[in-house]
Amino acid sequence: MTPRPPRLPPDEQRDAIIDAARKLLAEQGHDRLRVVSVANELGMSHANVYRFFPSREALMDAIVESWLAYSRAEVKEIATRSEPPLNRLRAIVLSMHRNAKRRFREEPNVSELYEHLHGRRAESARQHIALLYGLGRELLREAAETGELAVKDLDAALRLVHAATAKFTTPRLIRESLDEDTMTQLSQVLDALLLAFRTDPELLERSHPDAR
Amino acid sequence: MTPRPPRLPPDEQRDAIIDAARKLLAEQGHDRLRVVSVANELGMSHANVYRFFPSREALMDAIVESWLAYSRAEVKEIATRSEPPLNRLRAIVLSMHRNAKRRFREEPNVSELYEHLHGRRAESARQHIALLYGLGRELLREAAETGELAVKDLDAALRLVHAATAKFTTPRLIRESLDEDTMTQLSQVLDALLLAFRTDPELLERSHPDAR
DNA sequence: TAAATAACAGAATTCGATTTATGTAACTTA
DNA sequence: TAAGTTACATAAATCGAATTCTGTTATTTA
Repeated sequence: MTPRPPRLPPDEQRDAIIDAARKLLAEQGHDRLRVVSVANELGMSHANVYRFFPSREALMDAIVESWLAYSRAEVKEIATRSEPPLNRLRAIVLSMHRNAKRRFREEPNVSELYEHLHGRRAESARQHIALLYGLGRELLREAAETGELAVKDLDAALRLVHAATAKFTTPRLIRESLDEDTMTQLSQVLDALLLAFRTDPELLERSHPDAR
Repeated sequence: MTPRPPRLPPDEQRDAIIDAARKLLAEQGHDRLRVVSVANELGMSHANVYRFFPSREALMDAIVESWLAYSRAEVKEIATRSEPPLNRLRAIVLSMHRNAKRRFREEPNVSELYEHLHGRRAESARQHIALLYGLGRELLREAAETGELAVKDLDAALRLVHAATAKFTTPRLIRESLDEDTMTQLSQVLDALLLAFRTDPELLERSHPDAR
């Protein structure tokens, strides 16, 4: 009998499972990741993993979730700086993109998992996007209060930022443009949008005839 | 023996093959499309199909190619209107998007094939995009000549339009937004970009520090 | 002699049998 | 009695054999 390792408190055990899963993920890719393998890695039965995660999908979601924490921290720091709100909004979008790109380079398998979950609208991805939207809404509100904006419909403005930056936030498109200078492109797209927000009060009023 | 149908001239036969393939494609999807089935449909041997198309891929490319002809015609018509060049540019991008969306609704299987070929950078898709780029370049040049533009680097401007409209030109993203009013969104994105092109001479001069 | 086919090799796909994995529930142990 | 395992049913992935398909070449037909 091998001596059993000391029992860990639940949270640490949960984290240990995530770490083991992350390690296997980095080696094998998400479609090769097996709950059984994660359990073996830790010397436990796979049934025990299910005491911490309701499903394999939930475990994968947790990996991505923990992995996005760093980006979230940076974004929140930017949000609280003492700069004009539109500058912070700009900095946040750029930061998200820079981090996404870095992750694609450094941890391609985790990035592919994120891409996969994003496509399936998993909780981690949904939450990640919701955070951005929330911060964006708040910053636009601040900007509107200080009179920086010519446009009135802040939700429409936010949707427009989202639409125009799809190339820089959609996992697959990020992956395809790793070699381009997308930071400059994104920066210029944001400049154009913010300029229009500041100077064209009619921008969001014109809706196109054949809407569909 | 069934009486053999009268022999067609080469071009018409080529078209007949494309039509038959298109019909099967609509029924079964591109991954189920078999060269043998197309030949059977026309009562010929599959080897004969290869007298007109060097490969299955080339046949699929030809389907998409013929299918894009309508959009191209409309775009070219817009390009020759007697309107300011930037208006025509705007109208062209909108027209492309409207047609793409309509096709996704009306012929989902052909659209999926286009999506597939687009991902593989096939000739039909490459050409389609090249056309847009060419027209865009020409229209920006005209606009620059009549002094409508504040920016100087026309290729950079074009790249920016391409980047900011990715959501409206990437097949998968179009498919995912069939229910949204993307015509209005696209229209507004273009307004913002063109406004910036017209009024901010520095827009394309600022490159972002960490380019990558 | 141009148009078409039959015949073929190698690639890709399908199919059914087998194995492996997921998720649950009953059971064991410290 | 909470932490963990064994045992199990169902779902999913894997594998090898058989089939079908692609693309080429030699042959036939009008």
